[in-house]
Amino acid sequence: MTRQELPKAYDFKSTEPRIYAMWEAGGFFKPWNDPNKADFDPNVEPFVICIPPPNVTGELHIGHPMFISIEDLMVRYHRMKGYSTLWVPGTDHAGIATQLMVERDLLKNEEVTREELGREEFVKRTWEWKRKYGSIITNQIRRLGASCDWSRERFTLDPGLSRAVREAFVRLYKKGLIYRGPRLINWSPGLKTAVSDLEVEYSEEAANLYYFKYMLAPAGGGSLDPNSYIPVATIRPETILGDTAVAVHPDDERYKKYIGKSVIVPMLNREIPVIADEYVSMEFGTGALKITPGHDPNDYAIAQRHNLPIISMLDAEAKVNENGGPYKGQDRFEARKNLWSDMKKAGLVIKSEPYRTTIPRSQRGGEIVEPMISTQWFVKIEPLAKAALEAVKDGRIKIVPERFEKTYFNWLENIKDWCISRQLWWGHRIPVWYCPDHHMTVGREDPTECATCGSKDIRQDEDVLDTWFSSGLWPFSTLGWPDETPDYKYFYPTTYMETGYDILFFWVARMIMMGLEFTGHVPFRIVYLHGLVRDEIGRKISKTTGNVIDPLVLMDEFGTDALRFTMLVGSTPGNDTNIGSKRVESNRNFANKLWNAGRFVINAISSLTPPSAPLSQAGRGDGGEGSYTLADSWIWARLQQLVRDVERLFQTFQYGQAGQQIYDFIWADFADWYVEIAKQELAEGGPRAARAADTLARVFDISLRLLHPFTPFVTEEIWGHLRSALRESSLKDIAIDWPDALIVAAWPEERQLEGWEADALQNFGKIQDLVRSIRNARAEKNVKPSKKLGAVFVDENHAPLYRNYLPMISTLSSTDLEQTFVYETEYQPSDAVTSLVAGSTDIYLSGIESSEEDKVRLEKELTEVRSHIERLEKLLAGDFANRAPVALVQKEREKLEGYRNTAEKIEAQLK
RNA sequence: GGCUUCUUAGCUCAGUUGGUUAGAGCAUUCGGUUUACAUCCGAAGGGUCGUGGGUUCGAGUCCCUCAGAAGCCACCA
Repeated sequence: MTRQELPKAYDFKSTEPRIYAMWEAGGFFKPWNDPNKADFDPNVEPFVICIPPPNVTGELHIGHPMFISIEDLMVRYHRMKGYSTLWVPGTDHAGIATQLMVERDLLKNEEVTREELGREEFVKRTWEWKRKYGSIITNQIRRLGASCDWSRERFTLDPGLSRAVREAFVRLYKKGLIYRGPRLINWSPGLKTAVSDLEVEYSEEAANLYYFKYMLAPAGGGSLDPNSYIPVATIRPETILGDTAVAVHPDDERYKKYIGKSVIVPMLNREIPVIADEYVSMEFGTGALKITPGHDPNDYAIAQRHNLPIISMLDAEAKVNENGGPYKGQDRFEARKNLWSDMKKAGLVIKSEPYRTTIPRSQRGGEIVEPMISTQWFVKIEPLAKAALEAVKDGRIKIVPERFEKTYFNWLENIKDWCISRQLWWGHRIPVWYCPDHHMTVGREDPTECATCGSKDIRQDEDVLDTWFSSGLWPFSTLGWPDETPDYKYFYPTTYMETGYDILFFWVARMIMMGLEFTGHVPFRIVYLHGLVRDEIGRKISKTTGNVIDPLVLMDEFGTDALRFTMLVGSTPGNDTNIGSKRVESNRNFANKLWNAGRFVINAISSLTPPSAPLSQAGRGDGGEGSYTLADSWIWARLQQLVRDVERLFQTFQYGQAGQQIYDFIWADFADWYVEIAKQELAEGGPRAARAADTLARVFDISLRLLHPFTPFVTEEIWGHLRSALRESSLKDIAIDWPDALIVAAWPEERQLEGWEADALQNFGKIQDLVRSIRNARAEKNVKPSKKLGAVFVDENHAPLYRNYLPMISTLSSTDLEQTFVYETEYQPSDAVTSLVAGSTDIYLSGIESSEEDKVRLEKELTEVRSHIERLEKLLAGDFANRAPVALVQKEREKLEGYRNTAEKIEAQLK
């Protein structure tokens, strides 16, 4: 393609799909060292990430671009560094979420419930749904540019992964770490399933605290004494139906006399004991606590201590069951209302008052979760947690940012057993079979008879496993475990785990526990946690707030690269990020800037005539024909500096900073300074043009490599054009060993700056000061751009100093300073009226009038300079001179000297 | 109740072994259609780095106090 064909604006819409298809077809997403192939080298170090699997029925939301951008950056960086890189993609069956979605869909389209459909048919339909919609999310992830190896895509319900789940369950069971039994669990009445502690969210809400009387049961069958009662307060009056005791503090003088006696449950007229337990707070409420062991965790604990009976008074839908007497069949809230009004009629009510309390709600449906006694499967978690704790404590796993290690420890140290059974149909069915005699058969293969009694009449457990049980195996189940596959042997343990801090407990901790338990290895070395994406003003993104940001819309409007760059830059690990379209837009502009810089470079290369003399390597310029200018040396040195900085920042996971620095380099240094200077050189033609084009090409190439992990599409596209242009030009040697695509091009190597590079940085800095001063003066003086100014450099005695700047200027180039920024350099004392002081630079401009404003400005400047002098004098007189590093002290001394000179000059001018 | 994070320019945020005059994007003002880019270029204004202390030659950065915001975990009915 020639340069004329490159459009003025970067067309991401047509470019992105084409580039992605090229990468995929080229096999660049696959590890180059494949353990399944003959030429495999086991000594090559792999770099492996497993994707946090999105829900198979999900669609792209703003959280996806965040983790895809970071992970793709990590993967692309390591791929370019030469690692055999594997990013395993896949999706999660997401039990509850998917089942709900399919149920809703069935109800809407066919007006049929899952119960009406039956389990087998429902699961069949869900698979159909998965086949139909499961590729939406993976295609959207492709659109984000994710360089995953799609040939290794996995789904948590795949046969292989299901086998892993079965293996894991059986091992834990045989080890005695899985048990089944009735326990108080969190029950979601709408979903009609148990959920784990983690799936319950607590929110502070307005409620009522109801005060009522527990009448004392008359001894020996006498009649009730209306003055003998224990006042009790509760938020959930309906639980009265399940009360089995009233507890008071043993030292409570008010109620001591009742301990051991009985009280009467309102409306049910059951007698229950009054017990003493130190758990009860004398200060709170009435100081007496009703005990509902069947529906409250604390009451349950007290009941266990006192051997109290446990009554369940709610059914699976949270309606009152047969234990609720007259309230049977009523919904829990209905029963609450009715019970209260009945008690009012019976004269048992004291009062009710508004009260704020924390309400447990289901993470999924949002409904109020009910603690209930239910027979469920649990993982005895302590031994696993202990190992997982150790792995982070001894550094086998490092969490970034480090502060989350504390959170992790805290959670694992206080962990409770994990309820893993769910009363759902979509998921891994629990691999346990029961015979009529209730013997359990647990096996890797589906059994045909009871292992204990041989009965052929066996039935599999109805429940499925918590989704997170299978996700916990993800880093190794995706690689073939429990089989010792080549992939598993080579790629496991994986390298990084990158995900949001919100699933540290749900997922990361469980992967660590299960990884250690089943494979004997940590599943990954580094856990990198990113923050949550919020809206422009920091609010949580939710449908109810109406602030949903659709990444697809942003990508349509500004391109994938712009969105990715926005995600990566300006965010720090573990901290939430606010995203608005403004930032994405400005990054779209950056992509376009890059594109146009590319067009300029390609143009420069293509219009080059062969040079008369060969070029030397980039290096210090001596001003001669075939060598490099100060500007060439400077941009090259700046680039080396950038490579070093980026490397350091990548090593310390500061991707945002790295991106920012690359951005600044490309826009401010390369485009705004170097390209402008190069224009002059290119216009000269001959060796100068060749030299400039050579620098443009080399610097731009390395810039693209550095930027590629951030904005893969646009960099790949331009780089391809650059390579073609170079290969057709007299500079073809530059691109001689470039590979077929930027995605597999070598990462720039960092090195120490050489002496000439440090000099170039310093000298060019002086030029920049100079030029900025001139621009500044022009702007302040409102000098028309067409008007040429004379510039003269003088010392304090107005002796021309131009000569002193000559070497610098001539190595910058013979043309750029004079032609681009200043037009004449003759000394014309009569015109030389404005002094510009910029650091150590003193120049006079001719052709503009001096004014009162100049005087004011100079005075202001003098005040500033004097304050610096004062500060530095004080500093150098103090302990600083003795204690601070010598180089630093020296630097400050030079600075002071500079300020003193400047002050003198300004003073002279003001006279 | 325990733990954590945040508070820097009008807005959104960077600022990682403590070391020049604290930066960016957006917004604002002024000036520019110089043939890579108006999705651009040049310039300017704008900050007691939440408060008060401490450590240090030196603090936006480290320690403590307080105030405000957010989050996680555990929760007294």
